[in-house]
Amino acid sequence: MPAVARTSTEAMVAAGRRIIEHDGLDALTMLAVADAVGVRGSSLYKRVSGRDALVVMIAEQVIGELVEAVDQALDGEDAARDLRAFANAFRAFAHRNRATYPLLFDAQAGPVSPAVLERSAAPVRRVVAALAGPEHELSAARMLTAWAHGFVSMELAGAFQLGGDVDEAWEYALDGLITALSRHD
Amino acid sequence: MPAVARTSTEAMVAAGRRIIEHDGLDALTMLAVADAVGVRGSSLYKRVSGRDALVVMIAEQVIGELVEAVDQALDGEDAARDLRAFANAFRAFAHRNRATYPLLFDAQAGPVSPAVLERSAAPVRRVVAALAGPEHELSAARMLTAWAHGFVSMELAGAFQLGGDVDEAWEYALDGLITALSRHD
DNA sequence: ACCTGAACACCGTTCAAGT
DNA sequence: ACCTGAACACCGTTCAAGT
Repeated sequence: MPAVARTSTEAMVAAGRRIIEHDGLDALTMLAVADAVGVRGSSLYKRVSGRDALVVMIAEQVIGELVEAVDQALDGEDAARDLRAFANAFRAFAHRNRATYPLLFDAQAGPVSPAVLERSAAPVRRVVAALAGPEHELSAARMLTAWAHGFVSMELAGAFQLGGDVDEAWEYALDGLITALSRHD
Repeated sequence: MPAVARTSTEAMVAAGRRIIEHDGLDALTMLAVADAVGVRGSSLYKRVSGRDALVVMIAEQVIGELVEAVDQALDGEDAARDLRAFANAFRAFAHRNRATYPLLFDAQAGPVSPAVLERSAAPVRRVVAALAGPEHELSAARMLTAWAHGFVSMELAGAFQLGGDVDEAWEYALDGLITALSRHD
């Protein structure tokens, strides 16, 4: 009648994330996760409703860390400096999580929960508010996030292959964004 | 000894694309494609090496059409007008191809061929060259593409859910980009 | 209350055999 | 030269049976 819990949801999320990062999303099979946490495949369904749900949980954990990373990069003193710091921390995080980053805004994986979405929007809005002013805060935040996400996802997908210096393109755009967001028109 | 070809690679690509657009990427099974083109599953492997290869072929066809769409939106007269036209054609195309667009810069699906990549870069470079000048052409093209791709992919993924007017954010960023790319510094 | 083995439906892919 | 049926390995998921 008793029962011994031999694994946990956190262990499954951690294992799944490790598998994706090491061998790619296709390698994330329920059996591979079960093996990694030391349980049989069918036992996983006590904790998650299925593979898709597990992927979403992994994505939400990664988002959480991304928000933390960009948040710590800000100091609230110089708006332009903070925008650079935000973008650079964003990009560095994506590079440190090459395989899981693409899950974050993946239409296929389904959207993350609104709560997570809202928390993740906070630091971006803070960064741009000082530059663009409150009336353009949301639009400016969307401009910055769209560019940063687009850039790193194209970069990670290998879409920048026509030569040139990718870092230079990053800096060029960063300068341009500061100019653009400082308009106050 | 003879042989009758009962289908074609183009028919398979078209069927696959239809399946993705109607029922999502997961619904693209080799059997579903075979059914759609009127052949048995095992026959598909005469024409494509596997499911992954078929997805890449679909992605390349979609990219080709995207390039054509943005190309036709340009008139070469007014640089700022062309940038707007480019971006709006880009976004409209993505909305018309909600399910297949996410394949384009998908790290998972693997990169499209360098040849396709080069052809697709041409119109963007043309658009920004007039504004940003030749020395910043590549960086400016990357800024514009990154933003446009990031914006529409986040939009399609349902990432813009914190209220506000998404169209307004699009226009705001478009204005900002024109400002930023016109610097000539 | 959690774990297990067995089972099911469904994949992608291969290949010998047909015409 | 292309098509087919059968087979293989491998999925995700369910569920009755164990402890």
